[in-house]
Amino acid sequence: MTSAATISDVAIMAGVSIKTVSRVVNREPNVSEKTRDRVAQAITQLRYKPSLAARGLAGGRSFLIGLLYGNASDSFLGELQRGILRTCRERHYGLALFPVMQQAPDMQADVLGWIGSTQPDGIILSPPLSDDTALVDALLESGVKFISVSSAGTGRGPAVHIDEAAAAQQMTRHLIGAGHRRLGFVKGPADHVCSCLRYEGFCAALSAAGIPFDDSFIARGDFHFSSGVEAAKQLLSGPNRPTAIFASNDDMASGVMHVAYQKGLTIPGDLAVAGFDDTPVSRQLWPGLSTVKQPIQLIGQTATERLLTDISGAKNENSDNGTEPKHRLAEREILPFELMLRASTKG
Amino acid sequence: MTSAATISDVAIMAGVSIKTVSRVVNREPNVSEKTRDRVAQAITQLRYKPSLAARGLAGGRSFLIGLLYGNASDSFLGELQRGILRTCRERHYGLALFPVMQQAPDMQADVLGWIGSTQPDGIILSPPLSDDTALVDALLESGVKFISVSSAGTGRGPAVHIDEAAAAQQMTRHLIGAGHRRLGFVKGPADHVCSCLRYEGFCAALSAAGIPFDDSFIARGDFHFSSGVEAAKQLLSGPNRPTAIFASNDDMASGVMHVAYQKGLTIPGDLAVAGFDDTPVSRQLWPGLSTVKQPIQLIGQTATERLLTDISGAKNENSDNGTEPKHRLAEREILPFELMLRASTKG
DNA sequence: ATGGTTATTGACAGCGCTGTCAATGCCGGT
DNA sequence: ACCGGCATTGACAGCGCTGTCAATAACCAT
Repeated sequence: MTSAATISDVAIMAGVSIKTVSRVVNREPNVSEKTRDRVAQAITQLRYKPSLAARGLAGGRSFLIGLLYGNASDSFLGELQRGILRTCRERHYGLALFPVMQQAPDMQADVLGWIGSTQPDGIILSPPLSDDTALVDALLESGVKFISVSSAGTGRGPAVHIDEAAAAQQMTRHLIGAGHRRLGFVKGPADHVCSCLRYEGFCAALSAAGIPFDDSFIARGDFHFSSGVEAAKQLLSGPNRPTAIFASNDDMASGVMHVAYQKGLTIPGDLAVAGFDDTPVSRQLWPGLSTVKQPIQLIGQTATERLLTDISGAKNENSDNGTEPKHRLAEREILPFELMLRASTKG
Repeated sequence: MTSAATISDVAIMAGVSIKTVSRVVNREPNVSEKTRDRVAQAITQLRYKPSLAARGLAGGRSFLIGLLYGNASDSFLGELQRGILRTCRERHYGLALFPVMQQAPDMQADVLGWIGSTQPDGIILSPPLSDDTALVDALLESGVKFISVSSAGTGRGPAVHIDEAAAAQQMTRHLIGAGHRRLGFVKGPADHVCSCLRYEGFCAALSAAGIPFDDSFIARGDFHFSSGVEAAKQLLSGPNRPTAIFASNDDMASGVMHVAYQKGLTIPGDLAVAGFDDTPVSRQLWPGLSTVKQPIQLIGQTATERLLTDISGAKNENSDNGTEPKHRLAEREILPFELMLRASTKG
């Protein structure tokens, strides 16, 4: 293996200056067809690949997007990464991961330190980090470009997400439409904005249908399977149990189903169960779990596109009149969700 | 937000040369206590973070590990990433992802191109890529350091994994021990080395127990849920159906359970089911799925450690006598697995 | 042909850091 | 006092690329 070709190798081979090669690589204008072809050919022959590090250092950009995430579920992160990477690949950007340990006291310093040394051109903030006001403020102040995905967040900074409340409301309406009047709900963790919104949607549907709100039908979970188990035990313990339970995510819903089976209840006969997220498990459970599908890949893709657009926008933002209003990202983009109705709610 | 501090800011503040700051940052020897302290203090005050790009360019290393993966399951990748990132963070390394599209014709060029521009200091190869002889050969030839995880691979290059065959054999023995004599098996895709090994383990246990091999009890899947469904339909169609089915992974096992329910079979009463991987779904299914747990995080951690050790080893490999044998990575490291026995196999 | 454009190209400085090597200071031994 | 030897430090030249700006070529209308 010979060491990789550098830009000057290409320049020599094509008989042009280094700068011209750079122009071709970066698709800059003002290079004649002939030269461009000659350079392109040299590039292919030498298998030249520009060094990200050098481009970054010289050009002041790293060609890296950073993904910050807390302890979200694997399937969520997997989908999100797929979406992000699709756009990244198109635009010749790389993705660097940074798992944030939210409980750590110096979490913010950690994050800012990582950003400082990695110098990603933009950051994608996945829930529940997007709900962390202090972190978002720190990012805002640091001047890094960022965007939140799948979370309405704290209202600061741009975001791409679905209308969680509407989705929850629609699913609840579906349950009500199936004849249920005693509806249980398993909330998510209080510090997730989305779990509040889902709860709001649930409540809105109840009141729209004129169903009185019953506090004993509400349990709190933390989005994990085991908390769904606990919640279900609580909800299904009394004599006057709900006939349907809507859990704020699929993992907790599967916990609910677990308990139902243990108690000998049939699904959906004795108990209808609905979840949220359309994780793979919702299809694999028996019976299939009705749930809300977020277009997570699309969210990731969209967020990345906006971020990259914003980045290259900022790059060419040096001269001209400063009079025209700064081209900030449109603050939020709402994507459509989809109800996945499966056997767990169909009598 | 003022622009980030550079090394020369620190040097000025501490009243030393740039090089000395560099020494402190890199923990090089031969810096007096006093100087070191003074520099350290300046670093903290200025919140100085060395730029990866610059370090990479100047030092010839990128401080980046690349993770190449095909279409593995989210939970597998999630766990793996967690393990890798744990070590990365300790060693101040970053992780860059590269999803390989295996079906693409120019896949190898893609990968090599990415490596060329990103210039990761090392590469982790996750299955099923580690089984791709052509790719592994290309990497070997390119001279990048790499290590395969969770796969015995093609025998070329270092790897960290469990003894898949032994694990499958042990699980099979467990089923036999529970009294089963008609054992079904759902194979994985043929091009995954691990699915072959799992199958071998299954066969080994059968013959060790003197159970005749019945070809009609063997079905082929592709590690996805739906293929488990198909396989189960096939295996459970005849009159003389197996009393236990061992699927080569959890997703297919959950497909098997799905079909069993559809046919009105009880688990484990009418049919015992076992899987492989201990994905979250194995706990969330009803009844809980017996499965084999690989210590995936540990595998990721271990692989990363070896890779980084190898990298820094190679860095100091310039002078000295070339007589002592090259310090190659010990080729493979076998980690222990664990049988997770749950209700799906317990009568 | 002449001046005025505009399209095309390259020389050069530097991005923030590390490796090399030379310079300095300090020690003990004679 | 003198020298070898080692610990400590800094000057300097790049790493591979991009931005700036000046130089040249090519073109147009007059």
